[in-house]
Amino acid sequence: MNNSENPDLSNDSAWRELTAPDSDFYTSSILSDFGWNLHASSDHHHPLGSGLTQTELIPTSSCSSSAAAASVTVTEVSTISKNPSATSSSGEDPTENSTSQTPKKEKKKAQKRIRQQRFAFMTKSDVDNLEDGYRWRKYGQKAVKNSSFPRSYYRCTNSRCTVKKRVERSSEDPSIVITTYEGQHCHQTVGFPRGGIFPAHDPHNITSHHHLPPPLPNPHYYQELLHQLHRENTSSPPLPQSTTEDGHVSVSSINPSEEGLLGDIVPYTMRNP
DNA sequence: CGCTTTTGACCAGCGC
DNA sequence: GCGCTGGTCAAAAGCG
Repeated sequence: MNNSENPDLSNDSAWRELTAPDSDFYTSSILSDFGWNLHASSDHHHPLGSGLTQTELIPTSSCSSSAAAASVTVTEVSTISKNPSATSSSGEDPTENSTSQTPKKEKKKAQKRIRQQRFAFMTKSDVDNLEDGYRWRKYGQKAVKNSSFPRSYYRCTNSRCTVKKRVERSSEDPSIVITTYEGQHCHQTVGFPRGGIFPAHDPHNITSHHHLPPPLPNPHYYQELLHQLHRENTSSPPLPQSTTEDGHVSVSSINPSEEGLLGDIVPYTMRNP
């Protein structure tokens, strides 16, 4: 994959593989832990089909533009404040700030606002718009430079929720969907009214524990997430390495006690206050 | 009828 | 300053 096409994933950083064969599990785990319930259970139970094959957790702070990943990837993208005067609590849609006499230009000016924390998920899937438990309204689509696939822009349909997401396909591997979430939901999921239902007995479905959006992601939250992944990973027979059907090899070396992935996400000093 | 999607236009930011 | 690109708006069309 050419990450230079996606500014969010193009930083000079090392891609670290976190995982393991059971990607669906991690996909659900990671997304739900960030307040998202990705509908990504096992192949026969969800509309994503059998596309999900592998999972990765990638800290943008140390990403590289190297290897492509046939999998699900989670990337903390950025936390950029473009408007110092703005606050997260006032991060409403700019149109709400406009007055009745406000022309388009004024709206555009008001548009300068905080860019909230973003997370990018790379998901190998045939479905562009992955079901994540929330309802989205598409508000734009743009052709992306160096990519033959357009990028779609979605907003949460909840009027008080400012969360947005962008969905695009990797130009190098069209089977990979890059979903970038920005912001945090201020409400619970709406379930899967359009047909997606988690089987209650699905052993991979752990999202039921995470109906409430988590607090704003922070280093401690990453730590908890990774510890959780580690626990789940070690509760079953060891899976130090796996090879997916399409030849991608995933080596898991999750050890929260050592430098590694965690070190990329959470500075040592923050992990050991 | 209400909501969602489509799509062209507009604007801001950035690099040169 | 200029051109390019990403992000957003908003009217029109589509859909259930």
